[in-house]
Amino acid sequence: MATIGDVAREAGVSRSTVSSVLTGRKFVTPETRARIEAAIAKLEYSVNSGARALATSRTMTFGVVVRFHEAEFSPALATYLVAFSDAARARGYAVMLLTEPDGAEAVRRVIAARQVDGLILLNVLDGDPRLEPISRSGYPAVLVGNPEDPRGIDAVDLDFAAAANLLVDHLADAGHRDAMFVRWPEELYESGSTYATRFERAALRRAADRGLRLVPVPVPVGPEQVRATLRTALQDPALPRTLLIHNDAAVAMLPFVLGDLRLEVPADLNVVSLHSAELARLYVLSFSAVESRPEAVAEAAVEMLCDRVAHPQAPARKRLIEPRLDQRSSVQARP
Amino acid sequence: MATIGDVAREAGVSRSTVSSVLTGRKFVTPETRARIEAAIAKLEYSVNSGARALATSRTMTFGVVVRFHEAEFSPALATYLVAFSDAARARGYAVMLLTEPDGAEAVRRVIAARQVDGLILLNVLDGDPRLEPISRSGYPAVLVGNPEDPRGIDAVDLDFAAAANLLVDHLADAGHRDAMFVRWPEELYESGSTYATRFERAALRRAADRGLRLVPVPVPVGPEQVRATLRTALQDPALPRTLLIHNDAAVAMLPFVLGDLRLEVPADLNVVSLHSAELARLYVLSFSAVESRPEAVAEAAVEMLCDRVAHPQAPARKRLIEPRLDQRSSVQARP
DNA sequence: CTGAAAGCGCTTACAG
DNA sequence: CTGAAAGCGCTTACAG
Repeated sequence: MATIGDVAREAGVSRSTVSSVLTGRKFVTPETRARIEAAIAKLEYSVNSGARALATSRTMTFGVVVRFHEAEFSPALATYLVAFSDAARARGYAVMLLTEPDGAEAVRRVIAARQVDGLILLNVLDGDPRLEPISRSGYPAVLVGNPEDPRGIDAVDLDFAAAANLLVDHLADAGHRDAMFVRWPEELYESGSTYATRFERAALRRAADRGLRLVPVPVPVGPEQVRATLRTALQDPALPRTLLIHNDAAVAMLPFVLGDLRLEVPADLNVVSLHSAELARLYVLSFSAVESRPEAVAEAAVEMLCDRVAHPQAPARKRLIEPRLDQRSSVQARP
Repeated sequence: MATIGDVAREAGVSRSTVSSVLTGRKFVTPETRARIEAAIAKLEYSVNSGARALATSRTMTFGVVVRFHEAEFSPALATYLVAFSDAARARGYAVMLLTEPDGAEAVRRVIAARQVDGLILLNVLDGDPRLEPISRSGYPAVLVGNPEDPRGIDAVDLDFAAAANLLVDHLADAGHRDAMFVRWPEELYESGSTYATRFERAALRRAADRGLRLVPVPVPVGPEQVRATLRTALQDPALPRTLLIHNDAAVAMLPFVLGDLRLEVPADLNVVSLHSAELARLYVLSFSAVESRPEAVAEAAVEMLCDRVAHPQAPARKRLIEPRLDQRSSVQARP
């Protein structure tokens, strides 16, 4: 591989001058610049990213810290990861995947080794242990999630409260007076999951305001359990025939159960839900829904992280991505 | 941040000696080693990975080059990515995500910038343009896929031919004489997809050997199309009541269609399929199946890549991961 | 067994 | 506008 020295020799200039055209931080006369560019092309030279990183103390890499919760649903994860990578590349950054089960340890490790310029934390919980090493070191980071106490760290998330309001309003506007609230497994709320909790709170409050009675239906983990729970609920004559769903596993399983019970939407059952776009893309989910907009979240996170790298002392920010209602006539008007 | 110089000063030794204990490549007396380790702990020192990379010409990072085909199904992608990251970490490597649409360009870029020590190419096609820059540069790489001409590059994949044989045998052993072969969209075969083609060839050959008549049912892209195609096929009295499926989208949609048509497995319909474990985990898929074993593939790929980095001149290898049949009584014996 | 020196490939003040 | 020099934080022959 050619080095900057080879290019300098080929072009008959010093290494500093080559560096100047490489970084673009100094003026170089068009003639010498042309000679240097010719040499670069001839030698197929490309900056050694490690050497540049050492000289500039910038790795041009962001770490994405993945976190799983077995109650959650993973098809959307790939969409997020690709979206982060794409958004980062557009700004000159690469993305490193951090998947170890102990996320706090992963954070400590990459910060200590200076492996990345900043971190994106997926799926942040209230009391998330990954925040400690970040706030202690003051390392640039963005949380995807909306914890009560972000510990002075930037955060971005879908506005789950607004999403809940949209869905509740959609039902109330159509004249519905009650609905099942198909929820995540209880342990997800207890784990400090911020999106589950925020959606729930807003939904309950808005429903109270709008005179919509919500009957909670918690759905346990696991396909068989999801199916059984939905089936039981849909067969219960005491429960409303309208569903407000915040649980991707339940959304994905619902059509199976509809088939089991010979129910049609919206004739027999009205449904609205909040789910990942990935689900909508893969299945015939003709429910009015709020999608979770992974690309918009990723783009915002990367933008905030770049800002943070540029301005380490700026005050922490929180950004909420506006959800949009995607109407698909799964709700009928009630008199 | 502390540097190796700080540690040396604190321990009262030279930087070389600190480096010796860091790399573990030289003997250091237990006493000095202890002093150095104490200094490291006290200063919370950690090797700067960029500096080490520059000195050793090893980034300890692998690049994973993702490729999408719209006819394919992505829920399994996240499983693969996490599996690669976990397998790499176990061997001291980090994983960088390479997602740009032009994969060949991504490969060229990271090779030229020396950003990674090796590359893992996902979803390799026959005639895949990403192979060219790799075979030209001789960069360490492993293909996930099994192209006709791997261009001297190591490759690993599930043994799709063996998977086809398992499934055909499973039907033939149960006395079935004919089956629908629910396939990927035609454009996937034409695109050079190696797994689709290898499964198809083996299935056809084995079926001929075993006296099983296979009626091909190509399934187009898109949830609505998948559903409509399956529904039409299952309603056609001329078609067999036995399904051999190699198409994740069709597997995922099948229960919806069974519901539509009031069909039960195995009473009305017998089914075997090859699909990703992720699908099986998320849905109630009680079909006898061969799973695609992402973890085993990832582990093998990382192992091969580490070997390649250690022995750049060794002859190229190809590894096929043995599939396993997971029986779930979706097939009834025929007399 | 330990240390002084050179080098990895860049960038960046600082002179000129 | 261009170049010589120092430095980023390590590792690795090579002496001693």
